[in-house]
Amino acid sequence: VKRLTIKDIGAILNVNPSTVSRGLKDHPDISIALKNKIKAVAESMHYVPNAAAVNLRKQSSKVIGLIIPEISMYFIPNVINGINAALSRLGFNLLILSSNNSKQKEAENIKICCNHGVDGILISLSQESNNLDHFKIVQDLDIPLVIFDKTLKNQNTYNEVLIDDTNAANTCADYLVKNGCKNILLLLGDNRLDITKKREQGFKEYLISHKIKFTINYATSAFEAKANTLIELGKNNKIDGIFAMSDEIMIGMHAALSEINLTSIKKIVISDGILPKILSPNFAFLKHDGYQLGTASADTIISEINNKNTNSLKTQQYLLTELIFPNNQ
Amino acid sequence: VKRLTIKDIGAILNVNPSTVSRGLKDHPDISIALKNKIKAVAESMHYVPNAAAVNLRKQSSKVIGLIIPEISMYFIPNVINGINAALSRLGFNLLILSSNNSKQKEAENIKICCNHGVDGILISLSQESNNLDHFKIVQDLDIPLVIFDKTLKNQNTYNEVLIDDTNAANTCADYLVKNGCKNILLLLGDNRLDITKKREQGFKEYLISHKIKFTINYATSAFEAKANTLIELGKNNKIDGIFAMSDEIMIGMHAALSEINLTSIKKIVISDGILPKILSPNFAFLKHDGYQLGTASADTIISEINNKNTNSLKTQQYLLTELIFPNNQ
DNA sequence: CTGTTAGCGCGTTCAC
DNA sequence: GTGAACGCGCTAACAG
Repeated sequence: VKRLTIKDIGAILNVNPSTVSRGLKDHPDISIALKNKIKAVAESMHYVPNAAAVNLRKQSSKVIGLIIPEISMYFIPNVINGINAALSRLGFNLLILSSNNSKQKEAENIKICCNHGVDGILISLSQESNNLDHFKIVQDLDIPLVIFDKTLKNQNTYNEVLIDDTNAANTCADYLVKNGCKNILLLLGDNRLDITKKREQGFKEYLISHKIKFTINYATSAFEAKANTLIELGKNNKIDGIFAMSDEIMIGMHAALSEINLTSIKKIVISDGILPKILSPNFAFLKHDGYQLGTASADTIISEINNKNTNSLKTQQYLLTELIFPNNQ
Repeated sequence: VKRLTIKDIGAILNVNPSTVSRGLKDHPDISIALKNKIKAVAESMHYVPNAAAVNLRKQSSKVIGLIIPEISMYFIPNVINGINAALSRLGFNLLILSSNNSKQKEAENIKICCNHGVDGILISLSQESNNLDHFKIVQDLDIPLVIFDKTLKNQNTYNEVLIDDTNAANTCADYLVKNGCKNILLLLGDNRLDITKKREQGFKEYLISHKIKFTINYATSAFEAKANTLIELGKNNKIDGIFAMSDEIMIGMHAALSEINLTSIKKIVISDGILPKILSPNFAFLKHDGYQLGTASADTIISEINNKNTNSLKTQQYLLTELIFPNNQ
């Protein structure tokens, strides 16, 4: 089975391949009659242009590489949906690669993107990526790249789309304290992650300046977060407020609280809100909208692609977050 | 900024482009000395082969199109991870497209895959896809295609990888009844979905033949499932067992039960097990392993790609499921 | 061991 | 209006 080419269509209609090409593209020079004939044949015989040939010619693949630390159920699906929504309108599609939080894999993924001739790269850094040395190839090839969500302090080589983690955590602390909490449990994620450090810092800053007692606990999975919550609550029965820094941590905390049937504690979580809304109407959350992060990141990479020549200044784009109060408040 | 080509490298070293090509590919004909020189230049100047040109030449893109009904947090991330694990070993990558459960979008996605010159397509059908008319182009172009998870009854044009939903639900019913349940609540998903019908049928079949009372309830979201659970339990306080057909439904049910602090009811859910294990150790679940579904589907498409000429018989591959008992049993 | 040539399928410039 | 020719970058067959 051989695929139909414009040459074949040309042979059928006794016209030159280039005429077929123009006919299919509605070139004004071609007569309407011939155009219709060409289109009819192409349609009926299921002609589909050879992507590789078109890309080669146009030097563009209409594909964006998306590199993420892991394909998890938390947050990522929303981000992808947001990216897709913004990109598909413009005819771009996604090559999705996971670095599994390995810097080496991330470097490989970057190479894969380059090899595939993507028009741009969207990347959220792996936890191991303490520098951007492995990005050099992207610069050499002059491929537009945007870092989103998980990034590196003080890099100014690439555009960024993110939330202000420190400030978000600060807001969460403010919420609990304003609601009378005097003894707060901080349930944080993997303490090697930059995002964990920032959220911890923002939260602690507020508590310290307001002289509020707190306990810090780290967990690397929902399962661990559940176990740790039970342990911490067992150790200290004065705890009256909990901060969960992510959906993953929150789901563990929720399981723990629901197991011991404890509802009196104030809770706040940084989340896109889907899980908190379902699991309990009593969660307050700081909405960190993955979908919006996706669309904003996509928009940024697109405008970079369109202004590839003009070497504009790189910027940090901080998304707004919003405090959502629980139903009972 | 122009990308380096083998022609450029050839010019630098005063050799023919084809020599460079062979040198980079470790062709035995090229002298080691020259090979090293070529590789050194390529490395130092960050040469990366033009994918479009290679694809055009080789008539292969090393890309698999993945079309799914929606990018949700349930199940899909595992499937993608499984597919990736199997594919990346072989140098294949994924173009991921969501049909948003629309048949028209699914048809568009199929076209996008064809346009991008994917080497194969993995697809889980949208709920609207009541026939496969829109797959015609795939056959015309002779692109390998495998349907996984969500499929159509009695199609035998494409290979399939799936679980036996009817039987899985049957096993769940057996579990609850053997554990003494006399009054069972079936929490099902969207009743327009084939998967819902099959699981309902399998479950009901068993209950009817064992003369057990039951109530059926449909929900199209976790949120709805939660509300409905509360309603059904309010209407009938004899309910002693609940079947949730998916993670999404289960999370709603769990929220409901935890809100009214009801732990006595037996529960079973069809799930990959991650959420049940976290949310409550008292869930039994029929393990439907997304990761395994992914690897099996990927393996199938790969072998189809490799045996493209031999028009082998199409098969249904049913994955094994496993009943996992709760901790307290 | 290395160079020459041709062609993958398409789009574009130039000619008629 | 349409055809002819060229080149995008790479590889494989054929020479030598």
